[in-house]
Amino acid sequence: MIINHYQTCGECEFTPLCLPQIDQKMSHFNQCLPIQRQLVLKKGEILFTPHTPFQCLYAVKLGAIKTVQTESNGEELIRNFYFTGEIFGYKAIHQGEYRSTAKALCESHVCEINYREFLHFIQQNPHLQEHVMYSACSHINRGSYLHTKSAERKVAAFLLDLSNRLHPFPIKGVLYLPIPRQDIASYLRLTPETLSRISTKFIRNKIIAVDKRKLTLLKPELLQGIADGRVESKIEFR
Amino acid sequence: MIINHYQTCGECEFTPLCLPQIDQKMSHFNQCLPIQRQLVLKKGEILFTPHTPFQCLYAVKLGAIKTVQTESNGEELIRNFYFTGEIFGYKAIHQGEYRSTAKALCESHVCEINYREFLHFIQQNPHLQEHVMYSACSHINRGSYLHTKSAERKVAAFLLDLSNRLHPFPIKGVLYLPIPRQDIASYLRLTPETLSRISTKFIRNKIIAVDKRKLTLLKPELLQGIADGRVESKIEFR
DNA sequence: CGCCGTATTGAGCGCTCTCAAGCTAGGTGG
DNA sequence: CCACCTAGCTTGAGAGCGCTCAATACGGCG
Repeated sequence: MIINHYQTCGECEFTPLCLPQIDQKMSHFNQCLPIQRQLVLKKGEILFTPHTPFQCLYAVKLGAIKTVQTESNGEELIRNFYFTGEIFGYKAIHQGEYRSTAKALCESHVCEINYREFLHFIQQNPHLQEHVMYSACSHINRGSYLHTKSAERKVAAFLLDLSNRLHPFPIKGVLYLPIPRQDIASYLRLTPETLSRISTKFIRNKIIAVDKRKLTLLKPELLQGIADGRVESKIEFR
Repeated sequence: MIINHYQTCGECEFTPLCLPQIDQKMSHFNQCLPIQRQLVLKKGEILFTPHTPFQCLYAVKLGAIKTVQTESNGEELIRNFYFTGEIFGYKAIHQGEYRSTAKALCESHVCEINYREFLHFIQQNPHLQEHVMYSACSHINRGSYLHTKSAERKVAAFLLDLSNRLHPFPIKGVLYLPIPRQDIASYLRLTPETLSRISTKFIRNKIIAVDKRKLTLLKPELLQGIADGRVESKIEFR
């Protein structure tokens, strides 16, 4: 569903490009992004599919998007999650096409930014250009914790990653998971069973608390220690 | 060792920015990169260390560089390899500093490109700008095969990755490995023992041939099949 | 209440790690 | 020329972690 044309907002990584009044120091961002259109996706709706030629970057205005890639052996793997405020599609700049399927995890509002117009636009201001390079480079080595071997470290790192990226900012480490367990497991290259066992262990050790979709990080420092491999998650009682 | 100032060359990803005559279609790249200086590193010499403020991108003119990161638990992990023609340092644009140690795997020639000057330079030409975004985005999801669980798939994918990136282009799939086994193992998050066992298996199955540092890919298609998880590497005889 | 998809729990197996020993190549000194 | 040494690589046996497969529990919805 298309809401309108060329609307701008202040709700993504490019905010200073849209809302110069937010920060005096950002006052050089005095123009608005050439947003082609804003989309509203229902849960499960698809934004793009593999082998579609690259044309647009996308900004998540509100909601959560997952990208899924089907391996040549048929396996379906989650490649990435994108939450409110985040930009995605950079990888397709290099590849010339999208290689994954982008699907909404919940009702989501997404801005479609035409890359050609976008390039033209940012050329008008050196600071914009620098900002965009900065944003693009922030995607290098995203989720590098997936390289870790230990399932516990991966889960701990993922939870911390989530708490940093999920908006609105978690009050006392409280998050509402927009992602089903299966997708988290797939993203972390674990089985749902292993993920479940580790959550249970974290809960028993009072590191996190879980109530359906509501997740509370009770001891973020300890979680960081586990993620870094500095701390053993110890207790294995029942 | 500093060779000279503001020299340019045609031996990296930014080649068309330096050598417009290579391709008529690239004739808009009519200026030269503001290279601060060219360095020659002996084997084992260090280019930068963690916590150094970001200032420069680096282009490998010739040779091979590894980046090593010390985890907070003391473990030393290889983060990346960079070969002839490749650019590195993009990640530090976002982080504001280098987070790893860059070390030469063999005698290497490296161009140090001042990022401030570089930004200023590319602003003069929209096509350069696009090219640089393209280059930066090519680094997103580099080495995504590290996410794989199977050691065999990782090794197969790594060998193919190498054969695509090692210059001069391999004749009939022949490469000269500039990387010690231990570093390969660390990069792949495997032990040297596991890597060794898998190489042996590949050799027994006549998928590759190894003579010290000389590596021949005998069946690249099969290797691709293993990397993709489509093929079992079968035979386990002795 | 019954149904179905999602999540959890349990038992056994397999892959990769650990630790230890053996091997090879290259360098050194007698 | 050869014994010796060292570092890097390979090989072997046993242990542990995460996977597989199966059963059970939960939760939303008609």
